[in-house]
Amino acid sequence: MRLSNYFLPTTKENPAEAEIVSHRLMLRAGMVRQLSAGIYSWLPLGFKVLQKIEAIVREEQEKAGALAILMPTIQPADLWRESGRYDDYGAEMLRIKDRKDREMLYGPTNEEAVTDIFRGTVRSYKDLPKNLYHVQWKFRDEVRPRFGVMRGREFLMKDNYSFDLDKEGAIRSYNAMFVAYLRTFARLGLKAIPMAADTGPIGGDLSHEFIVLAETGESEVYYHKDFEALDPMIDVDYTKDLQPTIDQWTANYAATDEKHDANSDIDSADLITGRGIEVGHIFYFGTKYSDAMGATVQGPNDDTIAVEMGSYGIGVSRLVGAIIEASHDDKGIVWPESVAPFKVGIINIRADDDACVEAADTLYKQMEEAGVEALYDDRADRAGVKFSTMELIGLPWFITIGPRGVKNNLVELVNRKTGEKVEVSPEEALKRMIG
RNA sequence: CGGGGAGUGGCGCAGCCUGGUAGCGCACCUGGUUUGGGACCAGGGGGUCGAAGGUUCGAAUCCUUUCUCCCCGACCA
Repeated sequence: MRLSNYFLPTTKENPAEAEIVSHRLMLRAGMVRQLSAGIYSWLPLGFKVLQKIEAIVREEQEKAGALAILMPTIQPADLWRESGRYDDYGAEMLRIKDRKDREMLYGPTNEEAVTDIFRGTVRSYKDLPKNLYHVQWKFRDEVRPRFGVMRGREFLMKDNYSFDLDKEGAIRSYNAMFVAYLRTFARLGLKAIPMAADTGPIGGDLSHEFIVLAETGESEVYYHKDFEALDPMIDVDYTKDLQPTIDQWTANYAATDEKHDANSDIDSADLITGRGIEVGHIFYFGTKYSDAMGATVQGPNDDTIAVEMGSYGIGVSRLVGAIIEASHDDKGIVWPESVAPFKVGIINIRADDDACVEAADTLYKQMEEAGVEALYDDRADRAGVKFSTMELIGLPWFITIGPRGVKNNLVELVNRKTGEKVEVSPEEALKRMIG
């Protein structure tokens, strides 16, 4: 993409309303624009990152056996009356009426909707287990939206729902999602620690939240140092029993500040105190909804069995902020390669120099042909402006092309994260970006 | 929901106390000079000062009402 054709409204100054670093950087890098409290438009750069995160989340869901569907954002109130949550959910649920005065709502989550799909379609225990996921916009009318997309009112969430015949099956489904989440966050370049959690309004008796470690995180967390040694990028076979892996990941102490037990028997030498952001939450809640809503299957002995359910959520839009919180420096964002909006930036330092323009144009064209996502700063601005822009938007690599190097067929390849610079030929730079 | 703060060109702010019809920096447009870390000079465009009502000869400024946004706390992907 040529920057002259792109839409990248960056700013030099910090917007007054943005307090935390990810919010500031997202606004400054032209990723999002606020429309109302907790409601954001996604501009090209931000949307690209959002889609990359979503793609990784989807890939890991599919690997774990979840099937993609898409449920509506608007749901009828009556459905929520069946589960009893229409009254329980409170003011956080956005309630609306249609033209016929029917009570509707903008979905804050989808247990009811998915249970309705299930009960209307699945009759036999032979069709179990099933695990359905979607990535959909949610609305929760938070009392106090803040931190940009980290706590928006409208937000993009991957949520899925498992249906099993019995508790053993449900726990297998739960474990699969547990591992899928570890892998997902690892692929996003994050260190996420699963912590035993309250089940809250969703209900149930087995639940973990996944907390991403970030110095600027919202809540204080306490965890055993052995978590640092565990590799979340588990080479998993979902047909096998995952319980040993789960046991390994839940053996050590980990708690958020509200659940932290200062008197726990963990050796203080092993306890690490850090800060974190909740990016995922998984629940097993048994037959709470299947009982209330009549989601049953016929069992092998002609009996009617309420299905065992679990639900699993990842805050996709929140992850954009969380990744920035976990990965930035004083110059701007430092994207992990897996979610970077472009892999490499190409800076032509002298847009008025024919040799530089030709070298930059050629390299850019070769990148495009090789399928390397490159953002080519072909603007007429001075070098400093271009460096600052690249550093702000945080592409993993950038290549500078200027008159000094062009004479000797050299370009400068810079690693955003380490700051390491090497002078190489354009061919070598291209090769490294492909590799 | 309790407590605090703020609304003035796209962004950051001053002006308000002490009413006289809006200013600065950045950004933007035109021309020129520049060009390896956010250039310089000259010229220019853009704001009914959140909204409504009131006081006054006159309101960004004073009064009333209202809306919105932000921050801290209790709750949530």
